[in-house]
Amino acid sequence: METTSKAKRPISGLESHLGYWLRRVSNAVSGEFARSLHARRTSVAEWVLLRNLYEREQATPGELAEASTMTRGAISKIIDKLQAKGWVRSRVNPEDNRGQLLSLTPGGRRHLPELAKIADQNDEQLFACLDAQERAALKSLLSKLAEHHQIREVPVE
Amino acid sequence: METTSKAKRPISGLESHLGYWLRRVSNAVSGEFARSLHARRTSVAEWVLLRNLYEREQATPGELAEASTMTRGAISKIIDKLQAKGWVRSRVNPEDNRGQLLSLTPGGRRHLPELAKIADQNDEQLFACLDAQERAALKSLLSKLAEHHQIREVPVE
DNA sequence: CCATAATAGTTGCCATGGAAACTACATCTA
DNA sequence: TAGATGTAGTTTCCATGGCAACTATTATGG
Repeated sequence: METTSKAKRPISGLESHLGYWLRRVSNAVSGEFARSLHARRTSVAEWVLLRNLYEREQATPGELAEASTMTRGAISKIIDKLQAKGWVRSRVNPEDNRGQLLSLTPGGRRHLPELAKIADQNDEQLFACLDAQERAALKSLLSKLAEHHQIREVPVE
Repeated sequence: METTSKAKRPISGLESHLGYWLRRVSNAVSGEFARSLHARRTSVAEWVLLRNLYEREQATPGELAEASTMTRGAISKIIDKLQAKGWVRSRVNPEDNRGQLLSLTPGGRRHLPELAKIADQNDEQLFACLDAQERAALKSLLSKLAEHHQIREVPVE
């Protein structure tokens, strides 16, 4: 009987919020992952884009922004870095000179397995304390949330 | 049979990583929360510190850093802002002139319920698509992870 | 006691990423 | 077809937060 009584405990515990736990754990996990990738001079965001490009074979910055929940501005900067590394190539869309078509270079493609291995190992290590069933449950819950939040582009009052 | 065969699919799907989902959902949730708090000129980090101070009645910056998984530098800056708003007061620890004792001002204390309400509403809204059981499961999984990662301050190679 | 080490907090520098202004091109309409 | 509108990306500015250097104080030990 200490959940949400109005008069007596108007301030609910910080730890009662799921968002708090989510943020906390996510920060720790992403931080750890970032540290691992850092040895290969790669950021988490770069990895996400590389991985997306590998899957799609070809993509526009806009599509990547859409897929990775980042702004176009951010994507633009990350693509710059990936091009500087020679991992990604960009050519103007022949059918629309405004747009670009991005793709992995052979060099970029060669690096993927190594990075993928780091990603796998890291995910494995970070979630090692959960058994298979727990992991499945977690993934399912997160997917559900992700799906929901994709749809609602909440204007908030 | 497409989980982790070595030779043929060395690149596992981005979405197969729990860390990916975690990061994605957490970003969305924290972002949404930040947007809500913004109307009261408050950041998520500030809210977390305020909430901690409310709970502890008195705390040092170091303790807050410990409790919130942020560095002392970051805490220092956030405390500055909270002091500028007149929500937090700091006095030198009489038993150790290096240290500070932080506490809420009456004004800061008065603001808490309003912010708490925003936090509650937001958490409620963001996790509305999960039923009670799902929320409990999510919280339990996240706590488990948080606990685990508190312990291991992994040096990583 | 003084010198050295440890501890608490602050600050400067840096990288990241969002928001919005801006450029360039395309499309639509009058 | 010129002008308005829309769209793709880029860039500038800003806030955040980590890291590491720095200051101030306290503890240690020779």
